[in-house]
Amino acid sequence: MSKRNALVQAAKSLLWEQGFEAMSPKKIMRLSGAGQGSLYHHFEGKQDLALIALAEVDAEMRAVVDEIFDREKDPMDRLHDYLNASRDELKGCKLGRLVGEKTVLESNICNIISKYFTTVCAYLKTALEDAKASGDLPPSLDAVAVSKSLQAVIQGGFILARAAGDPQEMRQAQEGAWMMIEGLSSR
Amino acid sequence: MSKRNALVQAAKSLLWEQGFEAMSPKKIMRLSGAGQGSLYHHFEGKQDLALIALAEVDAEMRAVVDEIFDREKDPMDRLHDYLNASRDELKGCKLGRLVGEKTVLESNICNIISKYFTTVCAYLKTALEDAKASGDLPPSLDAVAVSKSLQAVIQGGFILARAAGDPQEMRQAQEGAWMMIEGLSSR
DNA sequence: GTCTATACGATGATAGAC
DNA sequence: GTCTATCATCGTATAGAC
Repeated sequence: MSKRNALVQAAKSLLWEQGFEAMSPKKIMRLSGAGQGSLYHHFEGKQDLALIALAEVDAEMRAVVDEIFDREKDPMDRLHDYLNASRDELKGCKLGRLVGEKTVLESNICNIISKYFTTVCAYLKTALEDAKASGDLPPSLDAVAVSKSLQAVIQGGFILARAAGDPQEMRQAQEGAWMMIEGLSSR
Repeated sequence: MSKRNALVQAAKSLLWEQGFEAMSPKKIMRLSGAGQGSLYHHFEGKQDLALIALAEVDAEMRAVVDEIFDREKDPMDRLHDYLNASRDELKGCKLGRLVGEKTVLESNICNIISKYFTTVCAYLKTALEDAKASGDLPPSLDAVAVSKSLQAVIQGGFILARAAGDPQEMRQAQEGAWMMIEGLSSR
């Protein structure tokens, strides 16, 4: 593996485990096995490296939701699969985790995150609308508002789980959301 | 105002605006108008000050939820008032915001946060159970799971709002959650 | 491309004068 | 109680050798 790639992989790992501000050049070097020379040869600096690492993370996460929200699938299955997808409860969302940091909000990193959120929300909205069209959910349901709620349940579930140090918190939040959706089902 | 109190107020503000790690002694001193001597005379260090500041924050937030979940109120009103409480969407929850930081999770600060979360969840669960008892919500509803979901919607709503830089994101998430609860209503 | 050496400000804290 | 040195360490980056 090239040093450049080793640096990117180390950055991905550290961004997830510790966040952007805590991802120091020193840690990146230790984890990647590369020296400072390599870091600043291949990248303009810490933020440049983070952007490239997060672009990879973004692509990986998009691949997952593309499959979950496959339009061939039953809309209720899409919603169920999103809510029940396996997640690393105590580590948090690889992207959402970062918006707590001031420096992230002020940088381009924030764009990657908000675009990803927008994509997932659109998928949820479509699934909800398809469910309404097929009679699985009541026509009165506001697909936009509910799509935001469902996405918020997942992001918030990570916070509850981390605060309690207990993955179960996320699972209960997921289940509760699914129960509400199912309860609304007009089937 | 005593220097000691000025330090605590400055810490409360910085913890909310910037988080624990970004709250440096230098910033605390500038904002409070106190010197380094005062800081280390009144407190053992940065973490000690943070704990005392957050104990105050905790008390203030508890006063708010104690009122929202007043058992004299109609259970559905309690749920509605919690979901629609006014919030500083872009700044985040004064406590929940902090669990993204590694140092916070490893410190006693985390206890304050998780205890607060537990309290709110218990209030939500009671409101849901009271609503079931009065026939406002179906008996089959899992009060524990749904209570986690509702709390997660709020915590996640902050994340969506911050990522988008738009308070509206939180409001939509709140509305969506309330619509789901209302939709389940057996009234 | 990769490394080591060096720089400079910020962080978090201590010492000691007033 | 409050202040101003002073300190060791870390974070972030540049320079220049190999």
